[in-house]
Amino acid sequence: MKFSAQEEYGLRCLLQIARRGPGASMTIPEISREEGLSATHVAKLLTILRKSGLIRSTRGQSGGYTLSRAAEALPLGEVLAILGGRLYDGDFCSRHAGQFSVCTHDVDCSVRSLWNTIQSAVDGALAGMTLADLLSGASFDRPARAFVADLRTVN
Amino acid sequence: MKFSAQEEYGLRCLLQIARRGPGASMTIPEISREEGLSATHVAKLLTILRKSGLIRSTRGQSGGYTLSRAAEALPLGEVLAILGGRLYDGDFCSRHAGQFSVCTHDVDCSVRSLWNTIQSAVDGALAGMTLADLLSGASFDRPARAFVADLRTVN
DNA sequence: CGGAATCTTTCCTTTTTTGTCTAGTTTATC
DNA sequence: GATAAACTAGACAAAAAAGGAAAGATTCCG
Repeated sequence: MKFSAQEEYGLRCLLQIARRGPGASMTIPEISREEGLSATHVAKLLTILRKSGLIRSTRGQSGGYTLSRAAEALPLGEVLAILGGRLYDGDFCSRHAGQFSVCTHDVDCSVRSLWNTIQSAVDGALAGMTLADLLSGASFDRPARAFVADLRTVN
Repeated sequence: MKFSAQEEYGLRCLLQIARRGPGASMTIPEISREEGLSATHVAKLLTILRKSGLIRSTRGQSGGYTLSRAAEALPLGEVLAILGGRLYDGDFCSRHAGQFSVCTHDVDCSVRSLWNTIQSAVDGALAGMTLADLLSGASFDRPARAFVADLRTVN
């Protein structure tokens, strides 16, 4: 269970654009300088973000990239799903069937339900979070934990 | 963010051994048949599990693998860390420094704190779970999701 | 002892993921 | 228009992960 490089660098690029403020734009060379990534690498990442609709591009000499929605309207769960996919998706079992055509554990699969549990935990932690939450500079190591803790006490 | 093949198949193999009951052992060919994986593939996975101390091996004709502790004493968090590593560990930043020697965001890194939040959510979901919980056949898709939903309604 | 069944180790091939390169296309500015 | 600065697209190369093969080591059992 790892974060992919694409998630790490893609999110950083998106964040650079967002930091410019609402409506502002940023070019590939600028992002490249800020993040210490090659321009071609940044270009590839931005292409993914653009094709998925998170950012918009303008061509030409005064071109660049801008967020297609306000940072407050970009859910982090969506951003991460685009950059790195879901932990556990519908195809997962068919990709892990071994030599059989259908996974041996097709019914009553305890591993699958574990993956679901973990996926739900991640979804829960991400629920309501947007790109704007990463801009404030506030670290939220604590909140997420506290959130879970609070719920506990209520029950 | 994906589960690795090693996590999926390694956990399944471990589970096969555990299903035999306390102290019982299982051979590579047996696991291979049950899971539909090649014997060499199973052998490689079991070697990882053995070197990490989760299982013990006996060589020779009546050999095989047994759990080195009772299933109740094998925390799933530990098992997954061995098979797939941690989502966010101490080396993470140094592996993603781009062309710089130190990550540009070394101080005040909002991305890093997001990764920490997600890691904590996973740790929280896994807390207290052991291999035995996967044996009972009880699915726990529901608890985690319902848990989050309940908390929401309270707030 | 000798053979069969088992685990162990090392190396190799294939596939996926990462990242680079190069040749375009578009647009502002002079 | 010509040039420069920008984005775009697709093929390519390098690295990591996944999986396979083969030869060796250990133990049981007749």
